[in-house]
Formats: sequence, structure tokens, C-alpha cells
Amino acid sequence: MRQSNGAAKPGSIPEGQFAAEQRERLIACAELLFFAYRDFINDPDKLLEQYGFGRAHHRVLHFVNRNPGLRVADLLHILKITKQSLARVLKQLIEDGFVTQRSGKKDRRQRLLYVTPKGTKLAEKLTNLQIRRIEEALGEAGPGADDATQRFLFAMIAEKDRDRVHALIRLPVDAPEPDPIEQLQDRT
Amino acid sequence: MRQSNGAAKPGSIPEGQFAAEQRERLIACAELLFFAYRDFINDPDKLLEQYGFGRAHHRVLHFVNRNPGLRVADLLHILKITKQSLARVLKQLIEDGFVTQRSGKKDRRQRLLYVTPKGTKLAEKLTNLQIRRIEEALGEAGPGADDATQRFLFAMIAEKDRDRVHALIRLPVDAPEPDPIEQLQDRT
DNA sequence: CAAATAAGTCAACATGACTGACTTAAATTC
DNA sequence: GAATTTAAGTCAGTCATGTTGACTTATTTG
Repeated sequence: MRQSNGAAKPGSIPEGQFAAEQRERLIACAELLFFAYRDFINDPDKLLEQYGFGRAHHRVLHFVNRNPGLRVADLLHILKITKQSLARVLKQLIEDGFVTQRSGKKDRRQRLLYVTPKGTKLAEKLTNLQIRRIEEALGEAGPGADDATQRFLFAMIAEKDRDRVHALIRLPVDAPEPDPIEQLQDRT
Repeated sequence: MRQSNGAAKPGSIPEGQFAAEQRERLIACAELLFFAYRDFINDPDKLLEQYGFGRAHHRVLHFVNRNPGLRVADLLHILKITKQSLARVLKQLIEDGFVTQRSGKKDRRQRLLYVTPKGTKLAEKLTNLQIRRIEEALGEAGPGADDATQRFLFAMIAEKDRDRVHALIRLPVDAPEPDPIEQLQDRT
């Protein structure tokens, strides 16, 4: 019919006894991803509440902290939200003194984003919460989980966004990539 | 315990050159989890839109489909949302004929939830979208990624919820667990 | 029978997304 | 150099999904 039983070629679901088991495993993965993310989000959320911020603020703060000089347009691509959605949280972060803007030297239309010292402090606190949980989880998952997980998560990203993400986070994954630099933009 | 080389006991961040590298790796994991989830959610969202449903409906439909006879209280624990939040989406799913309720035989206060044939059809469509992406990603991540990823994701779940999750999805993870059955409830 | 439990409901509100339309300033193109 | 495109900001309205708090109803349990 469709295929020989045995191996799962990507894009084709196998049939029979093995297929059902494989399907169960994949569904378990999907559910685990939901639960993992649900709890991954939880620690930071509680801290953010004390500052009157939400998840949206967290994401902006994080990526600006990790990528000083990020443009607004970059942030829109990273977060996959609209300019108007971003505007509200960005405005609050600027007003509250966590993020600043400077005009680009090459292109003065651009507003390059930077975190203030206050912003750095909060961003690192949040990061520490999250990486502590990840570190523990990787420990529990055993040796090798690190690389395997990174490769899996990277492969879950929509294909057309992978180069962009790869440029953003310079990770040591051996996925095939052409040129990591210049992918994001050409700032100064 | 976990690592031999001078390394990362849970709760203590190591220092020095190695520490900085390790920290970068962990941050990369956090960011990848964000991107992976962002795109994991994307395929189903597009399909759901055609039915006038959102993510919240998806989650309810999914877990009811996977666990016929689920109680409302169970769903609240799984989703970690309030009764009032659940009520809105559940009502719509019932009105639109995707989910039905039956009173429990043992305890007639309970409303046990089931998907209708129509509900099954949509739920499976959504599941197929998601597991296809996962299957591809696991393929790309190479052999062994399956187990490692499951262990990692499971370990990311808040400790106090792990038994409950383990009972819900009977996965072949070798995590220490006491008794998977009866953990969820005692229906009959 | 009283108390606890499972579920449902009403109302008000917050957050973070969306669309659509429009402005401003600077860079690029013709 | 004028016209067009681009980067960013803004105003207004809407929607989805979460929250609190208060209360009802039916049923089980002590």
C-alpha cells in the first residue's frame, strides 16, 4: 500500500501494530511539550507580577538583553506579533526605565534597543530562574539529553525561520546551516 | 551524581570559563523552547480558526479525546486554569456538538466528558498536525532524541504535578514513579 | 440532618493578541 | 530633486483567554 512497515519516513505515518505504538509515543511528546512549557513559564510569571509586567514584557526584555542594539523590526520577527502589540509593552518598558532606544548611526530611522542597568538586572533574574529549571531537567534526563534536546527543539522551529533563529542564538548544534552571520541584519 | 567534571549540582551555578559556556548553552535551550513552542502551536491554530475555535478549545478537546470520561475537575488540574475560564470554552464545545457530558454513575454530581464523533474527527486532525511536526523533528534530531527529549520534557514539569501527568500519559519513561493507576481519580 | 463537594453561573476586569488607518522621518530610487 | 519606499510610532476598536469574587444547585458524606 503506502509503505513498508518498519521505519517512519518523515511525513508518512506507518501502519499496523508498530504504528499505533509510535503514534502513542509522539502524542506523549506533544503532551509533554505542553506541560513542560506550562511550567517553564510559571516561575518567571510570578516574579514579573511583582513589577506589574507580564509574559510579553519578559520576552521583549529578554531578547533585547541578549541582543543589544536589536531593531524593532527584528523583535517583531522574533516574537511573531504585530507592531501594535509590541508597542504597548515596549512603551511601558521604556517608561519604567528598563529599556532605552537610540537612533541608528547608519540609518537614523531605526530605533536600536538596549536594556538599562535596571533592565539587565531584571532580565538576568528571570533568566536565572529559567535556566535553573532547565539545568535540573537536563541533569535528570541524563547525559546526552543536552544535545538531543537542542537538536529536537531546533528542528521543531518552522523551517523558514531556522536561519534567523540560528543567527540569534549561536548554538553549537550541528544542523546544516549556510552562513549564520548577516542573517539577522547588517547593523554597523 | 550527574556529571563528573566539576559541574553543575542543581541549584548551584558553576564559575569560571566553563560556567559561562554552560550558561550560554542553557540560555540557548530556553530560547529554543520558546521558538519550538511558538511554532508547535502554529499549525493547529490555523485549522482551529476555521471552526471559530482557539487554543483553549484545542486543549480541552484534546484531553477529553485522549481521556474519555474525564471530569471537569481533572481538566482544571491539567490546564491549570479557573473553572470560569474553562466554562466558556467548554460550553461552546458542547453547544457546537464536539463534546458531550454524562453524569457519573457512582457520583451523579460529576459530569463526565466525552467527545462526539465530530469531536473525535477534529481532535485527530489536530493531533496529526502536531505529531507530524514532532516526528519530523525527532527524525532530524537523530536516534536517541526520542527518549532524551521525553525525559527532558518530563523533568521540566513541576515536581508536584509529575505523578498526575505520568498517570495521564502512560509513557515509557524510566523516571521513578510509585503507582501510575488511581493517580488521576477513581472512576468506574 | 449538616457539611462538604462537583459543577455551573453572573459580573467585572486585565492582558495580550488582532485589524485597519494614518503620521512622521529618513533613506532610496527614478 | 522629487517621488517612493521603509522604519517606526500612533489611534481606535475588537477578540480570546485568563483572572477574582460571590453565589446557586445537586449530590454525597460524616
